[in-house]
Amino acid sequence: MPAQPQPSDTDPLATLNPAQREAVEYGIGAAREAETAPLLVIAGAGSGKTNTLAHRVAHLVAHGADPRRILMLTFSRRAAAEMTRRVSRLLSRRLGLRADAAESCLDWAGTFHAIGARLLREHAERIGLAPTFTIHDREDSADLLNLVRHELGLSAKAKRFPTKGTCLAIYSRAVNTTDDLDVVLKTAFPWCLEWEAELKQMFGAYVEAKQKQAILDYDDLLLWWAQMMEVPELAAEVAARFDHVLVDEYQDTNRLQAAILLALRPDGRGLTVVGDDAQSIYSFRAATVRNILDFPAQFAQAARVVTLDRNYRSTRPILDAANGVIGLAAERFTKNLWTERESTARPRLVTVYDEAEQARFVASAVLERREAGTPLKRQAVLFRSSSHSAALEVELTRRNIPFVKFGGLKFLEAAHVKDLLGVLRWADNPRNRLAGFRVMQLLAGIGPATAGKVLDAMEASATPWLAFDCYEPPAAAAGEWEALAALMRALRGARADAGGATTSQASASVGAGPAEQGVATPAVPAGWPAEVELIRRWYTPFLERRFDDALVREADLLQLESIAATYRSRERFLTELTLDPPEATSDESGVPLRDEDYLILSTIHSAKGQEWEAVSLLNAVDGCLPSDMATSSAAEIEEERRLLYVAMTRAKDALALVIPQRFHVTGQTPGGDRHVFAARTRFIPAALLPLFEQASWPPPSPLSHEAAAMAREAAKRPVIDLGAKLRGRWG
DNA sequence: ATGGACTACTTTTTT
DNA sequence: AGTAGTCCAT
Repeated sequence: MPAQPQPSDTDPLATLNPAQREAVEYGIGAAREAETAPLLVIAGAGSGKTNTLAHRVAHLVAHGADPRRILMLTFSRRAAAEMTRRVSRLLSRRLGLRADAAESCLDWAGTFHAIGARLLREHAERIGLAPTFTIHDREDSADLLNLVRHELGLSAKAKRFPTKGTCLAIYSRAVNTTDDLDVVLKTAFPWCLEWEAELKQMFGAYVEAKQKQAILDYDDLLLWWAQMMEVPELAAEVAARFDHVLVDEYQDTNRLQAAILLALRPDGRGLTVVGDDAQSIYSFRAATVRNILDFPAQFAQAARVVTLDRNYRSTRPILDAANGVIGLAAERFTKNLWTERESTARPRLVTVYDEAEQARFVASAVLERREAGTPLKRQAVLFRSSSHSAALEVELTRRNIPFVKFGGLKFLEAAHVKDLLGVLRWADNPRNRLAGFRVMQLLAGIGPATAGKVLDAMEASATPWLAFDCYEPPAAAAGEWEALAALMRALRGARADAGGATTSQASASVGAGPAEQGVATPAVPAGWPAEVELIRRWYTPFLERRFDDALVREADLLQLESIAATYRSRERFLTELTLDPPEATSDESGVPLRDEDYLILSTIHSAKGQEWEAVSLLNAVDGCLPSDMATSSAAEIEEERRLLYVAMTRAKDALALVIPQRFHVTGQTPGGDRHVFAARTRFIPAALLPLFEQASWPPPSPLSHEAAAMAREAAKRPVIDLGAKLRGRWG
């Protein structure tokens, strides 16, 4: 790796302001070798944070650091990709490397979870972990937890037990805060306190089950990593792999992650963290602002703190409004941002009648702006919760406006996709009970009891697949069972415990589906990625049986197949897919969208770190923002306030907050769906209104003026209570 | 033991 | 709208 900084009349850091330059150069180069304390960069929204971090990495490399020994940890996959892209661009510019070469030597850039998974795989044998461990996503984890619960007999209770999702949330929080269960229950799940003993027992069994089946869930990736770092010998080994550690979005890390970092760089040397306490929005995932606040004092040499408070993104009126909102926060540590981008356009507060109008308004505004020269891609629509965009999605589809949605339900969480992956995972790891359980129950005549029995037999055997083959299925399931058995033989052919079947023509005998194939065919491994097609063909009849919309789902499976083909092996596919799934629901990996223009829809959480020329925020209404599920404690409300701040600071030139007056709530309350009248979010009280331009949509026209007058007249007349009359009939 | 019909209840945000 | 539970016919 050439390490000469280019002799330049063009200073590579010329574009940076003094604070950014300070953050980039700190501790680098002969003149600054004495600066060995860790570095904390407090970087406000739009202050060029990613750019600064990228420059710092490039600067390190330009001064001789080995890029393969630089660890870059980010919070989200998106941020990781963006960081890699920017650094490699800078590297290729400064060092004349080819961009793809630069990118490929930055191989330790990723999310905490992805890096953790990789380190754990590499050190697996040392810590008594099967290197082929499976990674469970949230749904898998919840399902396994549920399975464990039933096995413990915790289902039949007089009072209702928390749902699997809640149980997992409790468990996850306990792991990530490193708090005891009773503390977690008291602080975050008070309504589950009565189940403490049962939960404890269940979590114990869950942990045991995971270990037996060689399964790690998301939290385990951090937990095992942190545990590994507590063993001095292993910690030293891992720490010695890296010369520099840089962490982005530090305000969103939790205690476990902070512990990992400290163990990686105990004296803080070579450690850089970047964050902004005003943008901390992940405390529900046990992130704690304390991490960033306590960072400087954590080390023998107190960290150097550099603050970036010049905003390059937003116009002044947008920034003023955002500052106004965050200015009302109960507690704050960073200064207000400032900018030199003048404009006369204040952010808009647009009142519309209901959510349908909101959708129409946003669609029209988006199109208007495109006419005026802003492509769809540079515009975004943000919302608090994934479901808020439903009406808009319908409207956009109706008007043929292409969009990509981030956040919310993932492709991989759909039942049919899980079914197919279950087969693959089971073939890969016969001890994975959850996968086997799921797959076997697809067959008619096989329910939880039979599936459990088979799995028990497999577990007890040294050669699980042999035990599987020897199983006598109930008569009702015989035909489908044989097809499944043939499929599994074809899939596991290559594995050590398969008994070495090596003759020809595997696939043909399996594709026929349930109730057909009766003959055990000696199978050759189908190979990758052909085996995915094999599974899909086997699965199709079940798909038709299980779902009404089988056609749509079949398309998903075909897509999964083409995604699979982009991975080198089944193993890599399975291990990487959970941590790095296809991002959006209307999915980008399906290439056709790539070059097209499309609008971005995103949850606020997923929008973090991004920016667009024009941003619309849906449902800027109390009950949505703050979400009425997050108003039980002051801390939660404060986090919702920061969420609004994050949303507003995504906008460069134009910002509109939409307020539907009538708002539709689904389900939940007794009486089912209903409409409620909504009020402007409490985070924009009257005192802040001068910072916004208020409008309503559609703009009042003379005609609707008349209509409004009629409505007012109507409202004056007394209400005739027909309901009372009807009730009277029975009273 | 399975699977279908029926009822009661439910919390959002992401790796 | 989706999950978890019960009850019942097969």
